[in-house]
Parts: sequence; C-alpha cells; structure tokens
Amino acid sequence: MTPKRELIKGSSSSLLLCLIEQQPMYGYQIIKEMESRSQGYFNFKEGTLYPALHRLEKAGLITGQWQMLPNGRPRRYYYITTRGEAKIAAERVQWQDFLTAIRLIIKPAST
Amino acid sequence: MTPKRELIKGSSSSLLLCLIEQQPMYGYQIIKEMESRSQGYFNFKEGTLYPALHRLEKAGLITGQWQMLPNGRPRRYYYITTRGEAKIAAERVQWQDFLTAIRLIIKPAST
DNA sequence: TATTATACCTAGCAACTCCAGGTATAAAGC
DNA sequence: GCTTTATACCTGGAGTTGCTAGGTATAATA
Repeated sequence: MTPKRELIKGSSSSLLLCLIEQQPMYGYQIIKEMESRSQGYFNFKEGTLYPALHRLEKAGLITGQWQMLPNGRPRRYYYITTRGEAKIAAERVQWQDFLTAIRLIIKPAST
Repeated sequence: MTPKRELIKGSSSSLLLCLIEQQPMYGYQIIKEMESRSQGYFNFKEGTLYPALHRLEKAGLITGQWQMLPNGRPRRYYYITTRGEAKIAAERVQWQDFLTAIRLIIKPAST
C-alpha cells in the first residue's frame, strides 16, 4: 500500500480544505487526523503541510489565528473562508470531470 | 471544465500505459486519441508527452519501435511490455487505495 | 535525566507539466 | 507554384509541490 506521491500531489490542497471546512484545525492536528482517518494511508510530512497551509492562507482560502493554550503555548488554528468554501465546491466539480475523463480513457465508449 | 493540472500529473503515466495496452500507438496519435476519447478534457502537450514516453521506455514499461510509412516517413510505435502490464495491475490497486483513503477523509467513518 | 510527543518553521532537492521553440515532410487551399 | 495546416518527432527552462533534513521550543513520560 505505498501511497503514490504524485496522486497525493494533485489533491492535497483540496483535502486540507475539506478537513478544515469540517472543523477548524491546527497543523499538527491535521497531520494526526489525516493519518488516523485514512487508517495510516496519508502521512503528511511537516515539510509538506506547513508550506501548503501557508499557500492556502496566502490564497485567501483559509485564515489562521494564533490561540494561547492554558499552559502558555501558542497554536495556529486555521478556519475556512467564504472563498475557501467556494473553492471546495469548484474542486468537487473538477474531480468529477476528471474521473469522468479517466473512465473514458480506460473504457472507451463504443465509437 | 478547467482540467486540473496537478490531478493529471499524478495519473498521466498510468493513463499512457492503459492506452498503449489497449493498442500500440505512436506519440502524435496518443495526443489525438486522449483528446477525442475524453471529449476534449485531456489535451496533452508534446512537451509533456514525449518525455513521459521516454521515461516509460527507460523504465522498461513500454518499448518503442520505428516503423516506416509507405511514404518513407518514420513513426515510433510504442508497445506495452510484460513489466508494463504488471505495473498497470499494481497501479489499479494504488488507485483503489487512494480513493478509499480520500473517502475516509471527506466522509469520516463514525468514530 | 533522557526520551518522546507536541507544535511551529524553512531551505534545497526531485519530479513532472507546460510553454516555447526547433526540425522536417505531406496535404490542402489559394 | 506558394502558403498554410496537419503530421510527427524532439529539447530546454520555468513553475509547482512533495519530501528530506534540519532547526527551535516546551511538556509529559520513562
């Protein structure tokens, strides 16, 4: 079950948006959540995740807010924005189109 | 219907293998075939396709053979190899695993 | 006291798509 | 006859994004 790097590449930002839409999360939590939900399949590295979050924030699809824990340590929680929600909707369509196109290649319609 | 570049990225080599498995093809034909079968969705550029074919050949998954047309112009036909067929089977499994993992993220199982 | 878990971050390499360009012949339009 | 389009191959460099490997720091556990 070697996760295919290149498959993940095309969908990681969409997955992040989906997760954060369901519930505001911070980076470290996202890594753990991805891993546990996918039963170990996704294993995002920090070097992948943090830059990705920064890109999403820069694009205005999520917004991060520092929150202090009782013990004084800060965490950066990310929230979905209106634009992020729109993006998710658009990507859902893209995914469908993509899957449809793939199917047409593997099982060509009788011409 | 903007095809998502990064989605394609992860599956282009698998798609090429699938096409060539169905029928030996040459580069230019593959571009046209991809486009017509997918109703315009896939629109591989030459700068994408030819290097990809070379990579697949180098990896021993396909094998190319020059063939002379009656008019004297050469074409390079690519054939699937045994190893290429094995690869296709493996990638089918990877795809299923990937899709399963995705579903677990977008629709988490009740915990 | 040492290790692990939590929590953030960046720099640089690698992989792959695309743009843009190059080469060359055949067919079709004017 | 000449020009454009289609056919058919190719490469170099830029852009995007994942991963490795490293850094910083605190809290909990062994």
